[in-house]
Amino acid sequence: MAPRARSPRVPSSSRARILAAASAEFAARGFDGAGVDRIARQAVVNKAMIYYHFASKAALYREVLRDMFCAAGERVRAIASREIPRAAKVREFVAALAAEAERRPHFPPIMLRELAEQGRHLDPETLRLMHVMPATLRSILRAPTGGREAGVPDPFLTYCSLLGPVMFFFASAPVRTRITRLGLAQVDGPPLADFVAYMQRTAMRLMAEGSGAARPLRRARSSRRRHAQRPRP
Amino acid sequence: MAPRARSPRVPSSSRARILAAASAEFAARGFDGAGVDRIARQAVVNKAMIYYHFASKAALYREVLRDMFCAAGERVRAIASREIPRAAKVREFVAALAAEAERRPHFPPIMLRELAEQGRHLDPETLRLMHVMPATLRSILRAPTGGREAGVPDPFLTYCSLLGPVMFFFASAPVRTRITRLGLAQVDGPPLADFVAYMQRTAMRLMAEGSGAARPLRRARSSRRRHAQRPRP
DNA sequence: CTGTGCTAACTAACCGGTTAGTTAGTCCAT
DNA sequence: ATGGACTAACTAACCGGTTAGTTAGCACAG
Repeated sequence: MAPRARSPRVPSSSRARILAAASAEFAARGFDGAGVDRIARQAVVNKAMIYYHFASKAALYREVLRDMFCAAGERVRAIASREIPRAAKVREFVAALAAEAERRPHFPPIMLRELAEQGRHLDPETLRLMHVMPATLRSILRAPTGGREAGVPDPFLTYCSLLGPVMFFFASAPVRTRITRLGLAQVDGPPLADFVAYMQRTAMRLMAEGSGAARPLRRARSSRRRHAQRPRP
Repeated sequence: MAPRARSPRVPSSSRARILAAASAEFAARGFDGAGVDRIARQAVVNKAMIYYHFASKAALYREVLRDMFCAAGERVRAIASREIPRAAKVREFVAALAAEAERRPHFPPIMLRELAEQGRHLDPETLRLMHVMPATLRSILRAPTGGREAGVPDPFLTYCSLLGPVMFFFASAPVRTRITRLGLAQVDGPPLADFVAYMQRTAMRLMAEGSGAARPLRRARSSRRRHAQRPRP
């Protein structure tokens, strides 16, 4: 009798709860800022339980990242393989980015943080997963279109122009809320549907390259060179 | 004689060195990841010296942020007040963002991180400084243009579409380098000048709104609602 | 009894911040 | 001029709280 809620012996829902809590914590605080104790409390789990399921904080983080990039990657790949015109694929691509960001609110902040972090926590495998999105967009843009749409826009720059705003829009929401609350300005932004529509129109405009491209827009590395040099070894 | 290098009594170059080291450290590791000891070592300064010049790690961080947003804010404000056509101002705005990111390589990562961090380290004053950029773009776009250029593009969405890619482009450089080095793909991106030219063309295209805007693209808050709920108070 | 799911309690290291003290210069009263 | 009061700039050593990670063991299903 008194059948305990959350019985043991079931193939452990705790693992899933840990992952969910971890993804929230990592998104909100970053890898270094995240506390394993806090994750445990949020998942209603003993800290040792985390180390029972995952080798380390870093391994847990990697798991969260891979889940995320896997989901996003598969989503866009599915679009690329559909039998629709190139322009439609690009529109779908944009919608997919936004939908993924909506469904997993932790995706944009974690992605932005990883960029800022210079990929310090990204092993090659995760890096590969992260690269699926731009690679897929590239394949969409480069695929033969049956004579139509002459100029192929630069895949990388197009990726920047689409992903950048989407990540920015979602990740900036909390800060914008604070700015609005402080009365500094009214920047809550449009509803999601309007934003997506706007980004899709933007994407279409970006594809209307044709002339104006001037240089090939490839090759050569920018002359930037800087960033923290180590104190000494 | 033997005039000591770095004599005391001079208004302390150490403060500047600390700020420089801190900005690099905060950009590379984030607020939580940054180590005061590491900043001290990098600035060739005793740790206590940091607490002599700054009240706390947080205060030091705020100083770094304010420097950055001040510089960027003044730069774009200068553009807004020039006597040139609206389109030229927007092009200059884009160039200014890129130039600022180039001159202060720590700016993009810190900005992205602060967004991801939900502005946890941003006091109202810093938030205000951060808001100067979008507010200025808005004033540029909304200003009377002498009859020309009928449709005013949405200032906030335009800001997303410009700042997003620029931050993304700069902040992603180290990760892209890693991807390229790993042989996953060739994503070093175009030289800076080409990128700026591309973004300026993009900006021009975004301003050619006119039709297609459908809805007003304002008001109403998106139905998103999620994010970490506290464990309990 | 055995292995799986789980936990309380612990440890070792790290890190933000402090403290008590030194050095080298300025200012000024005599 | 000079010596003493004062201060900015700087340092070594330390402290206490936090945190990633460990351990030893309990409970129960099969």
